[in-house]
Amino acid sequence: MCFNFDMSPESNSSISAAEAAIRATGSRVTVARVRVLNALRSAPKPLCHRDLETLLSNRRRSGIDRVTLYRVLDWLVENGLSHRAADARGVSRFTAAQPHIEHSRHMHFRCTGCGNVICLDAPPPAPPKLPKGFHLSGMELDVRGECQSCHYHSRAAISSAGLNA
Amino acid sequence: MCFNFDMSPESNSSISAAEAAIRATGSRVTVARVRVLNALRSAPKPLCHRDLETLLSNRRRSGIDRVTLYRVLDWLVENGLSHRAADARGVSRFTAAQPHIEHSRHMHFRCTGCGNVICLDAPPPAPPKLPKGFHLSGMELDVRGECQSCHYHSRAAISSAGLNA
DNA sequence: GGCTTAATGCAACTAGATTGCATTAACTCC
DNA sequence: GGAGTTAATGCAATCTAGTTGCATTAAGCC
Repeated sequence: MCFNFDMSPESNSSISAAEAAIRATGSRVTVARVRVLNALRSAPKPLCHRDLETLLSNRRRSGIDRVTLYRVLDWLVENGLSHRAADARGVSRFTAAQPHIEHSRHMHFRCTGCGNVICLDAPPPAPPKLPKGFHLSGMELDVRGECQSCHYHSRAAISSAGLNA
Repeated sequence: MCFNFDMSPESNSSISAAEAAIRATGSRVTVARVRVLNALRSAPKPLCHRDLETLLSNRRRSGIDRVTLYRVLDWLVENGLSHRAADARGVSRFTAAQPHIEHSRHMHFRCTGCGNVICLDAPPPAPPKLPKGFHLSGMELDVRGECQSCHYHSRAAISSAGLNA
């Protein structure tokens, strides 16, 4: 289960920007790549595969095949157009690699109640010192807990259960 | 695929220590719980579900059911006898919550080559500042890359491929 | 417009993890 | 020590994320 959010339909301007970015890689510009990259660029938060599947099968448009979506996401990451981060449950979340929405430069908080992912105003921790000969390829910090609303509701549930007991 | 390591058979002294720890929770002391906790306490590194399944089905002893293992691990974590950490691939790794092997007090490095998990001599990063009303429940840092031996081998492979090309 | 082949869509599959339910075995009481 | 209660277990089925193989489609080139 991933989080949901309302999103305006893909706008033409960002579609063409996404198209240009894809064309710049030298690979083929396909409907699937453009739509996925556009969705990532329009999203206010990192999206998981499921989010994108739901998002892109919305409304009258025909959806993108699950496997194609996986492959497009892999391709975007490989070509530097997207970043991938896995949360503690191991689900990959993707963000567009745009300078103005640079999700890799700050941390994310995942609410265990509603599943929402919130951008934190803090840089990721410095990489630790590794033993000699070891090479760092990546680092992911998963910060989780309850957001304001979920914490409020779970506290309310606990106190009402306490009254009934 | 998880890493492998040789481990001596469960010793009687640690079995009874594990048993006491389980009894102290007030819940039932079962063979499965004792064996799993003992395996975690004897392990030099965090173990994944698969490691434990292999480990506990070894030799003449009858194995523990996959589902039971999942439930026992959940129970151990719930009761503070074990810690859970998921790597970037989403596989949960478990460690015994013992003062002398306190894996939650330092970070782990996961080799993407051989899958080994190595304890790093560094404390986990300080928790980030959260927005008002948010509550932190947990934090996991996944540090990955190549260990000395895998880095050596992958470099050797690259350079030999380069010579043949 | 035709050709080439990268990209797609479909079906099948794998691994980690979960759920439902009947059975087993810890623990309690006598 | 034996019977009763019910938590814990074992089994089958299921779910979710992700992958692989292969035939078909369509992007880009001539």
